[in-house]
Amino acid sequence: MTIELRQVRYFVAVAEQLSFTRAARDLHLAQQSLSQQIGALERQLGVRLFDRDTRGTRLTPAGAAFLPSARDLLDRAEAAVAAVRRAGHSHLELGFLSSTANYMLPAIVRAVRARLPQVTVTTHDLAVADLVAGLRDGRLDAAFTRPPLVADLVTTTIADEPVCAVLPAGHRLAGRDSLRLAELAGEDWVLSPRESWPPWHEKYDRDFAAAGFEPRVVHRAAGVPNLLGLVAAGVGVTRLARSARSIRRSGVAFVPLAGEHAETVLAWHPGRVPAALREVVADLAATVELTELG
Amino acid sequence: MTIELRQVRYFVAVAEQLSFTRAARDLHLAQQSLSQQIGALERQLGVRLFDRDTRGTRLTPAGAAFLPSARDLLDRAEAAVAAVRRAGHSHLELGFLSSTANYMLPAIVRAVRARLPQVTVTTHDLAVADLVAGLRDGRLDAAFTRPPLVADLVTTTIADEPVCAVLPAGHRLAGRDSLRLAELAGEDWVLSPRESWPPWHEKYDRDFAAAGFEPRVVHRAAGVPNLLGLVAAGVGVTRLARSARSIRRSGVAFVPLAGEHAETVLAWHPGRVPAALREVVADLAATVELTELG
DNA sequence: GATGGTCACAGCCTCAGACTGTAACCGCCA
DNA sequence: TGGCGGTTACAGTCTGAGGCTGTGACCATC
Repeated sequence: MTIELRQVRYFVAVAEQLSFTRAARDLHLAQQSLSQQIGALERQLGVRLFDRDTRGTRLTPAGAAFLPSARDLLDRAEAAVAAVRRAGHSHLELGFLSSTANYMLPAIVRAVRARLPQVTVTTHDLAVADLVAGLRDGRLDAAFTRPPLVADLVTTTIADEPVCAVLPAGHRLAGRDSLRLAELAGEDWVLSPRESWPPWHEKYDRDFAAAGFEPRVVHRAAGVPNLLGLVAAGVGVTRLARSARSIRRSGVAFVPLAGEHAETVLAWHPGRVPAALREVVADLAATVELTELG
Repeated sequence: MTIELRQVRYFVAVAEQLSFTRAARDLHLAQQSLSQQIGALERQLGVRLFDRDTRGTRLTPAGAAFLPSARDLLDRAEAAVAAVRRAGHSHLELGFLSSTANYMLPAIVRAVRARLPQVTVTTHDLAVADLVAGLRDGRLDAAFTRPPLVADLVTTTIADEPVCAVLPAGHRLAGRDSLRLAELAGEDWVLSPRESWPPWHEKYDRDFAAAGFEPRVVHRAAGVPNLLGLVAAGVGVTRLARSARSIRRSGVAFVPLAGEHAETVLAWHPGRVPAALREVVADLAATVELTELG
């Protein structure tokens, strides 16, 4: 039975700090746990690595001899992990929900190219059902989309933005700073087809029920551009994330709905974690308001 | 959080066998456990290392890229462990119970010098109480002695031999092939002082009680040579491990006591495991009947 | 269709790693 | 000399990971 890298990491931390207390702090674990772990390592090796007393901690000659090898092991392990991750992600297939692609895709691709220059990327502008299918069957490595999705995919929220009522320009409520959903109870509505992604429509049902009305849907159309066109033509109103205004600005007014917001998520299959991509996207999302691009 | 060497070992085993089933067998674990562990590693790395189906297992390009690094990590870890063990045991302080030193010490020292040439050894011929104290306070790395010792030291049995009644030459029972302890109920006895090592004497008490008598101790002397001298002088009988006959052969007769045996143990402090020495001694004990030396 | 082989999922159990609490010891200071 | 602050180690407890067994899904062969 050989040693584990966790033990090596603990040893190196103590060796560098010459203190169990300070090393434990650096390692984010209790001093007592670190003491136990080092003691176990010494028994396992049959070698005392540290001399210690109430005055402090010193490396033994054997401990001092071990330290360079220990550091080398940790460095090589880290390098090997980085290398295999690069090797594993020489290519990424990314799917974007059509309604997010217009503004988010360029920023994501630029960031990936900058941070992961060895990775090539293919992007796909897809409907949500196709994104889910692609993640499940492995054709996509990750997808940028909106929840709710399905239970067997993993998601992390990368942006959050207001949800807006989208009204025809000139609508009597178009000049309001914000609206409540219930104020649109008497309007004609245009929504996407229910079968395009039932989980979303189940959520819409709950939202409308909470607002106390069932929307009078006069037309259904797939895709945000089509919905915006219908609103501009005065066929009805709809409800979209604010970033959708980057798709069409003429003939429509976006008025925030109080208390409502929409998440954008990065989704992936639990068996294929795109670790490097997650990091890049998390960093980008932390520095740029993604929904304001476009 | 980086990977662990255990995971690397599992990966290398599967990569070499191109079979989870065969690799699990080599690793002495269940195929299902190995499958779970490799799956977890892949998720942790965010990289698929193997393609597998019901026909078999193949390395992915990323897995193939990882393999040399993985092997290198394992090799270096093993070398680092070996090196620190050598560094940690450049010198061994070994204690021998006086009654075992005469026959066992040379063989032990020869084996250590052969197998651990980089190790220097200092030997000490001591009474049991001094051996225990030396192990406890760190002056001794290991000791060869007899149980029972104390609960806070670790022991492993390295030899087992018959216990003999030691009778004056010419004693009416000296020609017997074996004796039962109870047959010596009427004899005068010579034993070591109780305070020399109480745990032994407590065991002696139990033994005599089981034999149904309390020995008539007419003289006490410390050390096996002194006891043998007293027996040879006809002062009384005693009981010793058979190997003691190498100390003195004239004037005394060793007759095995049926059903009684004595262990020789290697003892050490749990905080200072002499791993390499254990190995050497275990191998020696497996090939040589230590108690027959002398 | 039965059989044998592969790998993966599910449920369960044990124990290792982590926690908190506290003891023992030492140096410093009033 | 006692109190205080600092160190590391021991003890008891708890949770989750690693391993087990059982079995499913799939494929190739006969």
